[in-house]
Amino acid sequence: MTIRAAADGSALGNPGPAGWAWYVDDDRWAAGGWPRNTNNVGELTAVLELLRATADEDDDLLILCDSQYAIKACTEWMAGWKRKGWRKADGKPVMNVEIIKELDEALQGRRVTFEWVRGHVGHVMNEAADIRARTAAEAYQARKPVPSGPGWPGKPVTTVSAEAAAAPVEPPALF
Amino acid sequence: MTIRAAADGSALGNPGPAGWAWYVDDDRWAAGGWPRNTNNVGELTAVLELLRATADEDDDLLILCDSQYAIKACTEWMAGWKRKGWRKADGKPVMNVEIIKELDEALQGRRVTFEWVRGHVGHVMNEAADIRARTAAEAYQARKPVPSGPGWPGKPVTTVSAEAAAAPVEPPALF
RNA sequence: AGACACCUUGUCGA
DNA sequence: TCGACAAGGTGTCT
Repeated sequence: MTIRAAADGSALGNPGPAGWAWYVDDDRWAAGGWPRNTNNVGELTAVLELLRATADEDDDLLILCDSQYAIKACTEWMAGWKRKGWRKADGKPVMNVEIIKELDEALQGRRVTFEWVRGHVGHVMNEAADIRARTAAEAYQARKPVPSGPGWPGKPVTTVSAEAAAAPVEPPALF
Repeated sequence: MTIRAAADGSALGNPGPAGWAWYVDDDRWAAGGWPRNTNNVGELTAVLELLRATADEDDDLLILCDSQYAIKACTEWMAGWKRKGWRKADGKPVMNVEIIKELDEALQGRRVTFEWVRGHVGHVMNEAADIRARTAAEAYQARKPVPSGPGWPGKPVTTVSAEAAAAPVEPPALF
């Protein structure tokens, strides 16, 4: 079997309140975010969290993603960056290098395929991830609890989301 | 009086459909291009066409330009290239040497100053030249008539632009 | 190795 | 319509 999952990020104002999400089905998804971050960190983190959530599975993993930046970072550019000391073509340092190194590690030994899906064309799974990432960003913007999702069966939710979920919930207004 | 003018070039895809433009004010500007050329030929040609358009004027000429290549070709490198038989520092032939020789000739006896302006910072005259050069390149890409501009008062428009303007215009579809 | 310019692609938004 | 976040490349010179 192949696990088919969508990953997406969101950043209101970019940079601004930001979110990430991965989605397999309504029973298997996760989301999180930050008070302020970039769209691309959201995109990378969505992929990274998906890889970690499925790290114990034996199945192949197909990642649907609308960010060529995230896809090519993992599939095309990573090798060259490592070889050249995490420098890009113009000699300047690669951005978001910490997350990218974690992605490199998380990809080791995995059978992962990326499929680019164009954004905003009504792709069902991409939209499911998109709305959850945006909802997370909006929750951070409003300083409200973040719907972090069920996660993967038998796996604890991620650190970031767990912290957010553990945050005290605003009590309902009495009357 | 000093004539203050901006010169700029554009090349879609570089090399690709390309344009040049110079701009003094909305009543004095010109543009042209080619189906395929380089960004640097566009930059050089913009300066050359400006020099030719203003060749009969007695005023000083201040050329605003964002290309250090074009500026230094005219002000720093030209003398050494001539002396060494149009060879670069590495001994190889200077590129675009025909245009550069025409620039050398057009600069003889002129009081010309170049001022470098950084691109994309909202400099008004640079942007006016930039948009006209890009519009010319886009016209060549779309095989549509090129807006060649009014030119300099009393001066015929340049050869390239005149040819483009003389090209048969697509007649409106008669339904 | 450096500089300037020209772009190409995708996303995130206002 | 506009900008930010990210990457890739070519055109040219010193």
